[in-house]
Amino acid sequence: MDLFTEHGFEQVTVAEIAARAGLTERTFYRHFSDKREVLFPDASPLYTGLTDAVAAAPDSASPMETVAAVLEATAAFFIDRHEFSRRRYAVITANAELREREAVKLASLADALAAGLRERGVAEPAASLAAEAGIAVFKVAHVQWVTADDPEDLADLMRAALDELRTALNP
Amino acid sequence: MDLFTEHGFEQVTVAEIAARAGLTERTFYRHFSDKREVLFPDASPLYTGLTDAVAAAPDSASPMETVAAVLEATAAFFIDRHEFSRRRYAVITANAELREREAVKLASLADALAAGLRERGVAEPAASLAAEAGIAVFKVAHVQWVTADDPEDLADLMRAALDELRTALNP
DNA sequence: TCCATGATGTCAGTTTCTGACATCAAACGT
DNA sequence: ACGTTTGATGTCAGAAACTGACATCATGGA
Repeated sequence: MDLFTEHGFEQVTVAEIAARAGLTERTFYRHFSDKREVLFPDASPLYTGLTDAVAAAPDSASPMETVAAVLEATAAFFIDRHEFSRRRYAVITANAELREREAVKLASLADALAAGLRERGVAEPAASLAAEAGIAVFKVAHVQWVTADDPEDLADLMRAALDELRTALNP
Repeated sequence: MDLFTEHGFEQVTVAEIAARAGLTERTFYRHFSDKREVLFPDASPLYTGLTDAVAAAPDSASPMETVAAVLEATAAFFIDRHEFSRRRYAVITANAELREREAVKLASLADALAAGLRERGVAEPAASLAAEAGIAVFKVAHVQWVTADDPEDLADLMRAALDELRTALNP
């Protein structure tokens, strides 16, 4: 992260990253599938948290209520990482390859969410749409969270964004 | 496209693509910024179509009504390209790098849409949320369109998806 | 007819990423 | 305690993606 903040992502070679970590380039590739991936630390806790939250929602919950519950759980995941998220966001937005990677990560999060909803009996395309809407809310709130001078509560931002989306679609 | 359908995207080298086109590898890179880009032909008409549609919406139109109008215009853009879209979709979904590229393209479409809405006086985060919702609808409808055995009308699929999203958010 | 311009070719080099094999240390069974 | 197994790391060679610098060539205008 230090190397990237100082020189920018493209200017840093994998050999340099490895050297800074006291490792070999080859070893770097044993830990990360490619150079970009080093900025997307293991997301499996996020996925399991998401999947659990979908499953934990009461049977009576509508698709969007389920999504709202998932967003709450997701916000908790980020609570201790505000400073890290800020730096990471700065590096990522400054580089096209990284924005690409970020976009797929969010897309596969949406896929996982849609799969969870289908598991609950939500039919397509309702499941995908609810999931995409949820991720849209997440994206917007997350940007606000990392760019705001005064760090607000991520969960609050998500709730507000979800409300805003609701009224936009049914004025 | 022939090369990709037969051998898969990864197995085809840029040298092979260039040779098939009767060109040099270096010349390939003068036409496309990278190997993936060859599957994302010049999207500027799509962007200008989108921007025009946003601007053309009546002042009285709400953000989501504007988005709906944009989706109609976008559908028209794809009307003659069903077969091409099918092949392209098959190649892209089969490869991670290409799914990445597809994801950013859609994200930047969302950005353009949000910018257009802001131009109309829609505030943030409403503009981004409406734009993301619109792109979500597009994604879902587009998948249905290219995977359905019997090619339905893309505009119809989008309208249906938008309705579905509406009811999901306000049951 | 000459020349300016834009597109293409040639070539060398950097960087990312991968496969194959070697090495080393900690953990394990006896 | 000792040989072995296993997992992590190192070494090396090489393919493929990309880039910069310069040469060539065709086309159209002065």
